[in-house]
Amino acid sequence: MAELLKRTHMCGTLTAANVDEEVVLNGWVAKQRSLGGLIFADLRDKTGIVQITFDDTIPEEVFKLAESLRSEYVIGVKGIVKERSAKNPNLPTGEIEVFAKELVLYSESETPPIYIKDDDNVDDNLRLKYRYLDLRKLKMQENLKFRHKVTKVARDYFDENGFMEVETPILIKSTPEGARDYLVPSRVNPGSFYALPQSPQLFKQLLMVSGCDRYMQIAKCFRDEDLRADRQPEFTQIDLEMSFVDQDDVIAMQEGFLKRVFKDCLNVDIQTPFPRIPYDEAMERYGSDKPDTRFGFELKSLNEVVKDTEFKVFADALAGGGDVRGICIDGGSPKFSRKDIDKLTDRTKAYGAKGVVWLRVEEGEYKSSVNKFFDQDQLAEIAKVFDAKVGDLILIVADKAKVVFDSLGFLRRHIADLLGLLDDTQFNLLWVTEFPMFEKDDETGELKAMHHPFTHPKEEDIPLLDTEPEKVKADAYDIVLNGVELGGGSIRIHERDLQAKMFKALNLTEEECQEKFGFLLDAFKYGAPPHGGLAYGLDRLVMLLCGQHSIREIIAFPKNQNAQCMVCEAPGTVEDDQLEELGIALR
RNA sequence: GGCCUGGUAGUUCAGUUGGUUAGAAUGCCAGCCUGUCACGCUGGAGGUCGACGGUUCGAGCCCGUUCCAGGUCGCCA
Repeated sequence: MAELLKRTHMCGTLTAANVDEEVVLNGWVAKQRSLGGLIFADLRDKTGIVQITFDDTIPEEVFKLAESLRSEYVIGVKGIVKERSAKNPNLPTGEIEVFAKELVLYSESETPPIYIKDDDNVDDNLRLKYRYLDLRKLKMQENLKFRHKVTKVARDYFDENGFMEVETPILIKSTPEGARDYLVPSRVNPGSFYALPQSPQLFKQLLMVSGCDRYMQIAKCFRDEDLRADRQPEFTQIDLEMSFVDQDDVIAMQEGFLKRVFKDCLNVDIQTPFPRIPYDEAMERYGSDKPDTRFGFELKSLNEVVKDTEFKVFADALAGGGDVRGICIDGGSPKFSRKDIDKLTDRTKAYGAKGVVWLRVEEGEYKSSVNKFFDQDQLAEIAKVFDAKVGDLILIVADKAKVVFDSLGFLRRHIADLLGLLDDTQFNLLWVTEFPMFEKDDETGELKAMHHPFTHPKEEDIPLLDTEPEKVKADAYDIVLNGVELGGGSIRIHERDLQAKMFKALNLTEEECQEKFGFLLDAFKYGAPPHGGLAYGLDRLVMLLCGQHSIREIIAFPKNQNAQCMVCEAPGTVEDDQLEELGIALR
């Protein structure tokens, strides 16, 4: 093996203060530029790039070796730091360069299949296959460093506040609720399966029963569902639980944490307390339970204004118990052609909308797609709901409530994006509170828990559990940043009689409850403290702080859209012997 | 499972109405070059146009099937 030159400095850290020092650097050749009698090589490590210079004052064999350098060769260099005659203001180390005296080639590199350059634009699968090359990019190194910083701040902050990190098991019991489980066969117990946890929920509640008082964990979680830009089958939560607290205590603790993260990681001061918006209000105003409040375009109800209309689409929606709502795009009329609006309408079809009615406020006139059904006075009334002025564009959807909210919620954000109103450097944090306890299953029509069945109902709504459960609100809260759900949590039920009521409302028999959650219910027999907590999607948090638009950018080895690891090619087939041992037969 | 977008050189892309030997940039290789930093100059190599089938005198282009990738809806208590 070539002699190892013992490193004295990192490439990106050298400055004019190091001039005349002898340094030893190790790293990868980002670029070699030979001018004949003078050779430059950009040397890269995780801290950055510095220019190495080889001239004719060095031994011929060293110069020859420098001539042979190619991209991604791994080398060691000993040399003297000099102030540059030609400075490069685009490079952090551009004030200086290192005049090489010695050069060691540790390993050569084939021509890499992707460029190691921050602003490249390579096919995602290629990046994932050669992730170890992709991660050489300084931007990716920064992202990983940032992620490390966030988890370190989390551990420090929660440690300072009396939390203890406890590991919970990865091999647990499958429960059919919620997302699909990843299953792991048990060799020792043939025919039985473990599940990988979707979250440490039940175990962290057991820790509260254990008297642990305050728990935190950077926890890997697994869900076997389809992937998205912000969804991976294995992801990481910052998981938290506290005893003897109410909702305000949990929220205050988390606001302190987020304030600290923004300060320590981004040097951004965020104001606390964050706004709190009840779920119903979030839906009414933004058509979403994770509203992006960086821009306006709030939803308004037109039910009152159009209640006597003969326009069939509106009349049918209202007659069916649905809604007519709209948003007003300030100054949007000249920016969206008829064709643009058709395209937007098309996109809303994914959310179930059958159409979008538009209304343009023009000088002395209202133009709309429903001019046949509404006279100018009626259109003026609609415009008045939005305080619309000349140049504004109003978009209206009429359907059942869910479709209206989903469609307008999408349009609102999509149009803001098209208009360039989404500023990655602005951070609007808010709490969505007072979630409904239950939601109706579309297929069965049965009630199911919106959060999970251990969520505490709001104290004043408890009597409604027996009579009108669909009206019960929960002590549940989501933390939302710029339209992304960063995390969520709730106060949990610790009273056995209340838990029984909950299960009854969910139509679960005692046997079913015992089968599914018996160990938790048993634990609650022996003294459970009032408790509550929250879990953050760490990946999403880091993604937003880094200004990225996919969590793949901040996970070292993410899966592709088919949930495959392109690096190790998982999932893969296994030997027949392995299946035999597990007692598993494939169809 | 549905919808949208895409698949052409190592990489990123262009490719007109279906018509000669499929182009550009970059990367790669060779030579020249002492202040470059996206170095420059000269020359060169590099293609199963995702795959299969069809229409046609002729297909990168049209049709069908299929595979792959990304986004998205469903799904994600």
